[in-house]
Amino acid sequence: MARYNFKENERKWQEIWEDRGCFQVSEDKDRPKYYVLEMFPYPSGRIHMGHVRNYTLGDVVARFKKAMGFNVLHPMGWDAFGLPAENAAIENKVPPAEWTRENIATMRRQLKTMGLSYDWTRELATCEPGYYRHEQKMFLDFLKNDLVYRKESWVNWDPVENTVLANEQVIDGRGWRSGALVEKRQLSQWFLKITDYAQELLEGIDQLGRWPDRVRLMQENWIGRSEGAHVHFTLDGRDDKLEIYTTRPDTLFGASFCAVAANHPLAQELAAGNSALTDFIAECNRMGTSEAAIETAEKKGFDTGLRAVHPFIDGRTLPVYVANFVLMDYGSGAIFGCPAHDQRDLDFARKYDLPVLPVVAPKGADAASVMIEDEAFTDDGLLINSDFLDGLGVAEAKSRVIDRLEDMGIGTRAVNYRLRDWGVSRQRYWGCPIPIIHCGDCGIVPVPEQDLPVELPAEVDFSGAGNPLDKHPTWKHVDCPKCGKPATRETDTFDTFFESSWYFARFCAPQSEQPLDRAAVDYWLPVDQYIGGIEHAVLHLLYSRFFTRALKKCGYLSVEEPFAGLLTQGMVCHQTFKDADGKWLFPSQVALDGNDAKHVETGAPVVAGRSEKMSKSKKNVVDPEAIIDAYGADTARLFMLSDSPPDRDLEWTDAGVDGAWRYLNRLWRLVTENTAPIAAVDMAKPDTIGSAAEDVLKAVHKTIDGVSQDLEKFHFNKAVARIRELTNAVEGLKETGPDAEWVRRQGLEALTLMVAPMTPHLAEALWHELGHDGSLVADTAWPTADAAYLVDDTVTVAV
RNA sequence: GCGGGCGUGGUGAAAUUGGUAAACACAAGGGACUUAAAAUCCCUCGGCCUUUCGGCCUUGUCGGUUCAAGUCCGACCGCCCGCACCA
Repeated sequence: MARYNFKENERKWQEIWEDRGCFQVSEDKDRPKYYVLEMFPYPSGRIHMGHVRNYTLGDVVARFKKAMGFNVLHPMGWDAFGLPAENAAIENKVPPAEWTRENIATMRRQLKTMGLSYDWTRELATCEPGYYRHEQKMFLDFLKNDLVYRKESWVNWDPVENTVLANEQVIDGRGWRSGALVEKRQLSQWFLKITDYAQELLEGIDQLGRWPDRVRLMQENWIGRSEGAHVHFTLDGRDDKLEIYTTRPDTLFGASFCAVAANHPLAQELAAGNSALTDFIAECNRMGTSEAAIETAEKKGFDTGLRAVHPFIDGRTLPVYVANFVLMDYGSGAIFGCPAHDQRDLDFARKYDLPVLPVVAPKGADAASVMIEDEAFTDDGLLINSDFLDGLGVAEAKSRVIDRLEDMGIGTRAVNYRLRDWGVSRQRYWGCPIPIIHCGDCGIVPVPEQDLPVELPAEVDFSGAGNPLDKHPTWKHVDCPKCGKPATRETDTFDTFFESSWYFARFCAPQSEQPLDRAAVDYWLPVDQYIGGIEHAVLHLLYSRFFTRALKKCGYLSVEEPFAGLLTQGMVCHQTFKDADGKWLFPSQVALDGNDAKHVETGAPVVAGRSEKMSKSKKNVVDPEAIIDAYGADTARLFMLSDSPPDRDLEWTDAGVDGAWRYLNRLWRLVTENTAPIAAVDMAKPDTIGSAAEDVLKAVHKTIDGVSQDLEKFHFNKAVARIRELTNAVEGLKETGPDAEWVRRQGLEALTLMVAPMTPHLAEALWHELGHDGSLVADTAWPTADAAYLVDDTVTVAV
């Protein structure tokens, strides 16, 4: 029985696409553009199934849109800076650049076997000076446009590795690699003013109609807008005031203390002559930031002895504490505590025996009977014990009290955001050098544009701790561009999220001498459809949204939102296996027989565990290259699309792969075994069509209609199901005669064109078998459904 | 704690705005072909009752709205995800 030769065909059609430059594009004002982009990979070494899923999804969209007549930009590149390259350098003594470039070569070769419709002429790697020099220029522009500043800030410091760690790299209060307890340290860092755009970024979310609600909500929460008031408390016996931030100014009459953060200037000042307070502040700074540490940490405070004067109650003063639960970088780093209506304040008040006065009563409750025990009352209610606020609801009381504070000149309405400015300095070698020179006389001096790029030195020493750039014998020593005296380069590099914040724009004109080619970005941006993992829901996707606005401010482009549509794909999962000693086993080491799992070689019993995201550590991985080798790219692609919707997790099973492979062969046989009698490409439509054939013809057009809609909505699994149904229908058409043959041909051509976005190599082979010698499916328009065949003769009505 | 999502056969799933639940597959069982196997093809495949015809039940649980509920509303149970001392 004829089998589809995937090896020969996949190679053949990939070469033809490449030779003809099928997927190379340029700006074309006469055609609608469509920019589809998958999140570019970090070149870790080899592609994994997550990549296969991501790029398959993108390729289906790209090929479908191309067939629909769009001018499709579909590029690929490499997010090439990052920590693993440095680890490899330390472990294997390979320079990061070399390691990275080798990985890129391997992964490019692997990706090319997938038959993806990329315009490879646009490929870029962020670790190349040709890319990051533009990033350095952008940073200088950000500096000019007041989007960057340098400040001392508290960072996660790993004392063993001598470097800053990102929050994500701190796991349960310890360095993710060294396991050392992470300390808080103050360090001079570069920051991008993302908070300037907090409101814009928040409002922009509403425009992102083609983003998943989940991601929009996560960004909204991350930005974390809150409305409240700043209140200035007079400090008894001092001239300065204590500014606090509150979202509950309505509860001011229930205030029983004030508290400031350990790093609040007031605390620092008072600690100068007070060793007990100094010790307390140190203790606060040592406190872990992990979830567990925060959950179990007791609310602790240190009475400074200062007393704050209550703004409304004559003669009432409030003790001012330094407290471990007050954060310096939110609001003003100081609060007033109203124990009756805030749980933390209540815990604190119970510990230090402070008054608990209820000022909000549940609606309908008798004011005199309101008692606070262990739980603060935080719901809406009516104000009590609050002078001019008594009887008001919470919302109205807030407004009324702020009006009064403003009249008195001691408070203002205020909006606060949880979002912090983006610290971009990293004490790392394998990143983009920050183009700054530190001069003893001139201070901070930007590297002049004509001196860009500041290139990373190739020869570096990775032995010992700390940043190799800092230890390099010559690299950092330069003359000050301003005064000419000996000075030093900034040895920090950018956070690697910097590169991924603008690569989508660089793809529009990757060879341009300018960072961005204005005509190209104006034509292609925004990205019409972006596809990637949900893990970037906040960081990368928020940074990119900010970056785009910053680039607009600097005159580089005119859009504000980089990604008009977003599809977040689910994870690729696989069952896990362990041997009797509890060691993880690769699926390829396990033989399954029903529910019985055994080791392939030893026959020893194997414990089958739950299905989880494929990960190297649990060994539940299947190598894409092995699958492509054994079944071909089309099989892998079809399987990825068949059973699960793209945003849901996908369970990788051998049986499912077999099923996809069987389908390809079925379609191959259906076409090749039918081509002889229906080979004429220009066969004319017969005048009469028998009823069996007509049913199939209707199915053809209904399928075209349904699949088109499914692909438009990314319901790939449904599209596959429809295509299989039509395959069954065409296969079931046993009639002969010109009408049946004509309909059969309609069916086979439609099937060929409709499977093309999913299994493009097979589609080209089928197209060729059907007699289309001169044309490629890749250049052929999507079939159109004839409305005449979409209506049923009978309609079923349920009563 | 706060916010969000999900729950349908043995499995992945489908069911357009409320309108024949389980399409399309996977797995399983049976059969055909074969010396045998692979491949392929055919049949069965949510549960209960029934020889057949057919009947009754079934979308986590309980209740509600409706001529009609997997879908809408309320409560509960379970699982998953995000954020978290944010004043």
